[in-house]
Amino acid sequence: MDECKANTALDILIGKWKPIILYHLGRGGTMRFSELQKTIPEITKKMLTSQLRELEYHDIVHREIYMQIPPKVEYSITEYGQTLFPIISLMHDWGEKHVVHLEEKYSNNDDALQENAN
Amino acid sequence: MDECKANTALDILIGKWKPIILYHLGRGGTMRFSELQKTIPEITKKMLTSQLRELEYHDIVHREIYMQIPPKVEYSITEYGQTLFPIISLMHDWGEKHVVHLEEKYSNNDDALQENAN
DNA sequence: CGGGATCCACGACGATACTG
DNA sequence: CAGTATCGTCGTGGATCCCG
Repeated sequence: MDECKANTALDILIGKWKPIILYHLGRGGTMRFSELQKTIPEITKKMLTSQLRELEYHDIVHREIYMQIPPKVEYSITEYGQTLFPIISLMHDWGEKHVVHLEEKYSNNDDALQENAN
Repeated sequence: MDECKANTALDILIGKWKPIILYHLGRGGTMRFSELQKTIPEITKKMLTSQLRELEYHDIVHREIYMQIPPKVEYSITEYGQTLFPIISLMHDWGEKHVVHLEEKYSNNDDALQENAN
């Protein structure tokens, strides 16, 4: 169990919207709650809130509250959160290659058999 | 959504037991079903089967069936599956460091404040 | 030995309405 | 604007028993 700390990182990344949120925060720098909502239209407020709270709990994102009316809250990636990006980047690259892999696998499998025959 | 292919890799890794299974298969090379069960005692047959099937479906592990009584089935990581290991390894390393990060965060936060004062 | 079939608990996810 | 509260759905994970 604890021989495999990969789960620790996995736990933090797991969540339907977390990678996308991190992706946009990584590009946009600091973003307001409503900005994130506009950028990811399909997400509900509840989900956006909960996912952000989890990321905040793990010290991946920072939540800056401006006490004013109307309220203003800004989210940004913490310095510590930056250390996750190499992983996300690797996963992203692998994901792209995986799509190609699937195409090769299901398009012309007879070709593959030919190669294996050698 | 499809701007973020990290989900593709994530989907394949997600599953309560997949990282542990991959970890052991990565070390043990080829392992029988019962070997995996012994190595991961808390897992049920159903879970071990389903998680292995998913990994097999994604071409991460290979399933070799020996037609005999009693049955014998061996699992191993495919060549393609090997390409996932850099990611898992990164996640593992990050996970270990994260534990330290948490300790620093919750053990002596006054020390942290001292440092920030400089 | 290596599963499959069934049933069930629980937590993630989501729709909707309300609020300081 | 940036949430919270409530309720409902659905899928993952798990316990248990059966099978070739």
